[in-house]
Amino acid sequence: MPKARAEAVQKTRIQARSEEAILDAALTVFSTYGYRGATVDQIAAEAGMSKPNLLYYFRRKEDIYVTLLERTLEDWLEPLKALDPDGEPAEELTRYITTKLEMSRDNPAASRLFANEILHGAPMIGDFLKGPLRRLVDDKAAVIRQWSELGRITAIDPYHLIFAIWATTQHYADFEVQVRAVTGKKMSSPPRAIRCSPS
Amino acid sequence: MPKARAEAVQKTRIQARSEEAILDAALTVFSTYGYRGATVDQIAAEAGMSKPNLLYYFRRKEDIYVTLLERTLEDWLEPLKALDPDGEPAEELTRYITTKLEMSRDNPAASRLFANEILHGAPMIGDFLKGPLRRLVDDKAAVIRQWSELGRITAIDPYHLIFAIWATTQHYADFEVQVRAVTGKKMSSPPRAIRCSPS
DNA sequence: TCCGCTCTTGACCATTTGATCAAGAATTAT
DNA sequence: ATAATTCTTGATCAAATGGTCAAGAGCGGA
Repeated sequence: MPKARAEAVQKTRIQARSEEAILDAALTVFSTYGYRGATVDQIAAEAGMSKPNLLYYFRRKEDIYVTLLERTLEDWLEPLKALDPDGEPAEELTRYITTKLEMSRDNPAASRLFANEILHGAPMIGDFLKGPLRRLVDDKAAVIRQWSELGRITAIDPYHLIFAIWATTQHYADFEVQVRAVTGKKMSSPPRAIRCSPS
Repeated sequence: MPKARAEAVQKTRIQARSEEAILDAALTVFSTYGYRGATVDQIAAEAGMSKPNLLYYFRRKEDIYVTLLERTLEDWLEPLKALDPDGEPAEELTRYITTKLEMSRDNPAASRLFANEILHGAPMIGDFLKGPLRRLVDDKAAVIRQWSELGRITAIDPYHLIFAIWATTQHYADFEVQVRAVTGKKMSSPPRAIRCSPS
């Protein structure tokens, strides 16, 4: 057993490479089949190693999953964090929406990974949702409400606005097969951001 | 083995009751744990019968799942079918959005069942998406485009409008735990429909 | 070079789980 | 009533799957 994991000492080149390969493979497999549907064998095969070898780096299937989620959670919140209270509302919201849409387009697997986790009741990241995520959303909702009260944007419930943005942007990643089936092809042009006209 | 299944003869009272109980239980279990995550034992327990007894009515786990999906698919499309080309656009769209929202609120389990199926690539209802669903959407998209061209509503891509409606309405069912975690409680008031101002 | 540590894997184990079967209980038709 | 049919379940099976182990291969520092 490598010291690295237990004592957080420096990692071997091989360790770094293997863990990366495993997490890459895990993202592909978990996002496609869900936590329960994915098998360790599948992930190992996708990562190009034997199952015992994979389990040498991550003792349990759950460890891979949790590590994967944690690794991506922070990135996922970055765009919302960047919403600037002192910026121009329309500009800020447009940038947020655009960034989210690009992330869904460029990394649909990550989007589906989260979608699946939440759809199943967020058994692993429930605390994260109720803690850090909630605080962040409360914070940014206050910003949007402020904008509303100052008449800089249409009066709108900030939480529902955020939900609407999440829903629409992630839809193209999470329900890609449906979008593809209905349109007959992969969406080339992302939808224009929903425009909020002054009330 | 009952003749009913093979020969589509009239069903026994017991058959009807049992199948109903199974499908009810299956909706609960499948929508919570997904197809792979749900076990036949769980469904049988939830339906109040033994596993072999359940398998007497549905030979395979997959049969329960498919039957369940088929049973709900039609209902799910009803609101979109009702979109009337000759009606008042704002009224028609509002009614459609409201109905979808109510369905998500009243039957979140069904919403999650579909979400899970599609998230995982629609292995069972792929043909339905590419066939009946696509035709219906094409049809109604044409209606919306017509409204656009006549200047009765803002110029907007009909497909993306439909996707936006699907995404936002289902969001409250599919991602309920997230909504709950962020707002700290169950949403009491559904969001107001997105208003499209004339361009 | 040589020794210790890391890495890798075939074989194996225990549990879960979808599915079967035979035998008995309940129901229905005559 | 009684025979035929339908319904129900305990016991059981085979496959899949998460996880272990021991033994060997590979690598790096002295």
